[in-house]
Amino acid sequence: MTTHTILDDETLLLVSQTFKALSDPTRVKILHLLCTGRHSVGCIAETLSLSQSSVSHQLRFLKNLRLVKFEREGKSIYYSIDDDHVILLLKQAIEHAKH
Amino acid sequence: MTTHTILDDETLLLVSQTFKALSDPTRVKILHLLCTGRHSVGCIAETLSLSQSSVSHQLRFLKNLRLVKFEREGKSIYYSIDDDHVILLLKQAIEHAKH
DNA sequence: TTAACATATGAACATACATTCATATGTTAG
DNA sequence: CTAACATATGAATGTATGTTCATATGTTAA
Repeated sequence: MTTHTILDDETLLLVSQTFKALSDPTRVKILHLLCTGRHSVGCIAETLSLSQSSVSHQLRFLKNLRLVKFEREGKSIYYSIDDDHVILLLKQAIEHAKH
Repeated sequence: MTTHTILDDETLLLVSQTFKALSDPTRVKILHLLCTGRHSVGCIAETLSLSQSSVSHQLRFLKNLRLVKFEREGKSIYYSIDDDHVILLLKQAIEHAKH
C-alpha cells in the first residue's frame, strides 16, 4: 500500500480528526466497551467509573464524528459503534501496544 | 480480531498517546512526508511551508514517542520513520478518508 | 399531573498543546 | 578562531480540550 501522493487539506483534516477521537483515554475506554455491544449512558459511566456528564459529553463528541450512533429505549439511550473502520484501527493499536 | 479483554491502564495510555501523535495536522504532514524517505529539518520545513522551530518541536515530540529517528550528517540532521506499524495506521486512515 | 429516573447541556475552570520569537547549541568551511 | 549555517530549546501566548457542577430536557410510572 503506497500513499505517497500529496495530502490535500480535506483529507488531512479528516484523518487528524479521526485520530483525535482516539487520542483521549476516556474515549478509547468508551469505544472499547462499545465493541462488546450497545450500552446505555448510565451503564457506560458505571462500568468505567466515570461521571454521567463526562460520558455524555464524550459521546456527543463521538456522535458528531459519526463514530457512534444511538437509539432511545424507554428512559435510557443506548449507544453503539457506527464506524467499523475506526474500530479496526483501535483494535490494531491495542494489539500492537500489548506486543 | 477480538480485543474484548479489559484494557489495562498501561495499554490504554500507550494507545491514546500513539493516536495523539497522529491527531495533529502538522505531525501527520511530517510523517506523511517521511514516508517517502529521510529528510532534513530544513527540508521538511520548506517542503511543508512550516517554520523551522515548529518542525523541530514536533519532531522532538515524535522522537520521544519513538515514531521517528534521526542521524546527523554534516550540519544537517536527517529524520526518518522509526515505527512502521504507526505508519500503517496512518496510511489506512488516509486511504479510508479518500474513500 | 407529578415524582422519579435518564440523559443532555452550558458555564466555569484547569490543563494541555501548537506556534512564534529570541537565543543557544553544534557543525563545518575558511 | 571565526563566520555562516542547521537545528534545538525555552519562554510566552493564544487556543483547544476534559472535567465538574448545576440545571434543563425528556420519558415513564403512578
